[in-house]
Amino acid sequence: MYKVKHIDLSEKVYHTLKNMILNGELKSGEKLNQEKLAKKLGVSRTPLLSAFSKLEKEILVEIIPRRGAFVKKLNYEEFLELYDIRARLEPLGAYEAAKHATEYEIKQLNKILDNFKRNILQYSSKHISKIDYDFHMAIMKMSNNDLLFKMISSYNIIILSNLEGLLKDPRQSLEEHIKIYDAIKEHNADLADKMMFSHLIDSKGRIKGKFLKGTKTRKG
Amino acid sequence: MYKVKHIDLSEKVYHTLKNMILNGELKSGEKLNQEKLAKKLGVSRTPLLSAFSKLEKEILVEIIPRRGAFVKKLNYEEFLELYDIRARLEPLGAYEAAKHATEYEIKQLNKILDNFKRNILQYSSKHISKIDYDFHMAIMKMSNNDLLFKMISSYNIIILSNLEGLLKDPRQSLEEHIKIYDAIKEHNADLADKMMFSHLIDSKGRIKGKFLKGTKTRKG
DNA sequence: TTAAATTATTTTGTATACAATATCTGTCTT
DNA sequence: AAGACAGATATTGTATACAAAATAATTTAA
Repeated sequence: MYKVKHIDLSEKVYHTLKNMILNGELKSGEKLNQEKLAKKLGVSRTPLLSAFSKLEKEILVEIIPRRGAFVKKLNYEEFLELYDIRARLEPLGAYEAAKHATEYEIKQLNKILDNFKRNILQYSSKHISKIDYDFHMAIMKMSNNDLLFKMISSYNIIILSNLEGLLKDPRQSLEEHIKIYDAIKEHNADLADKMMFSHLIDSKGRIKGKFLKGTKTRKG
Repeated sequence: MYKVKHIDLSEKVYHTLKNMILNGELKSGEKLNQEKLAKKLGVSRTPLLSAFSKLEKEILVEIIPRRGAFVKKLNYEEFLELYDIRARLEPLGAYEAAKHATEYEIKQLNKILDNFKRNILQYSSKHISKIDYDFHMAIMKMSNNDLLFKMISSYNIIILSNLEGLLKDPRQSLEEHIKIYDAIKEHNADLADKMMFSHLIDSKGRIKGKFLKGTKTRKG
């Protein structure tokens, strides 16, 4: 007899809402009416509140007291900020992964890479995005730094970075992934660190260009 | 007539609990009984739940469904993990601060530094800890990277790092702070980055030594 | 007709109620 | 006496109830 893992409603609601926000079902700025959402999800308002609190910490939701909860999406400045953070944290992950990776983990990472190679021809943006996510997350997991993994997961750093339209040319991406993989495979931590950094900083430049085409907003 | 800023109970409860955990009033591993805590704080269990959810995201509380919420404190491995993350994120902050700092901000930072100089004689660990916190947080604020600031605040990265007994010799700390300050003042971003990194990596080494004296636990 | 003021409606924040699960206590069995 | 079981108690998770505040609708005044 297996012990059923208890997942409470508030956790389920949290995941549901998170997905709805990330895939655009709930739109940026949209108000999250408690009554309506609760009815829609078939729960009471209580588990919703806990979910809101969690999502607020992830910067996916903004709560204004006595006004309500709203879907928050990153604007241009925040995107760049996110990329700067990403370009610091993921190289740490790659560095540690290169140090700690087991044979098995390297094999698994290679599988993801193969998957990328195979799917590059089809070029389904969603598919590529998912594989890219898997690759990066696998490395973060391999880093053995659980806090790092939690932080990157919790802030949806990779998903947000790869939102529709922000992916780089998959062929270039693949090339860079291979370099990162090789460095990890050879346990060359410094190189893995470097490769991951340039992989990400390059992306930041691309996004900067992309956004500047559409808007004139500028910060620093 | 000033408009009173509304802060809801759940937010207050969240802050109260956070403080109680960080200053040790609620001890590591301790169970957070909803009924008792609610009574103690003079609120119902409802706002408590939201607070728990927030604190769980900050890794200060661990929620086990149907079992309850428990105070979580970092163990040795997690401390090292935290330091590795810190040593990546804060240099980014220093880098950006050096780039963006206004005259006014630099003056403010200098005041904090002066405060440090004055208090170094008294050497009250709590006092020093607070000033160190102010210095680091001021720089993160100056970075203009709001996400970075939020992340570092939310994970209590600086507070946790400076827990009683983990502070380095204030004279050395001050020296390093001055170097960081100078780099920012001169808008030398790369130098600020570097100085912050060595300031923190050095701390990590110290902590490693400290912990290893007491325990044999080892990870990677 | 427009703007301010007033009333009504909705929505939020918090407390309470209740059912499901977990924990505790004591008894029974071996 | 140690472990297993049953019943009692406590605690959690969720739904609902209710008061306070915000929003919308309506009326009043200029």
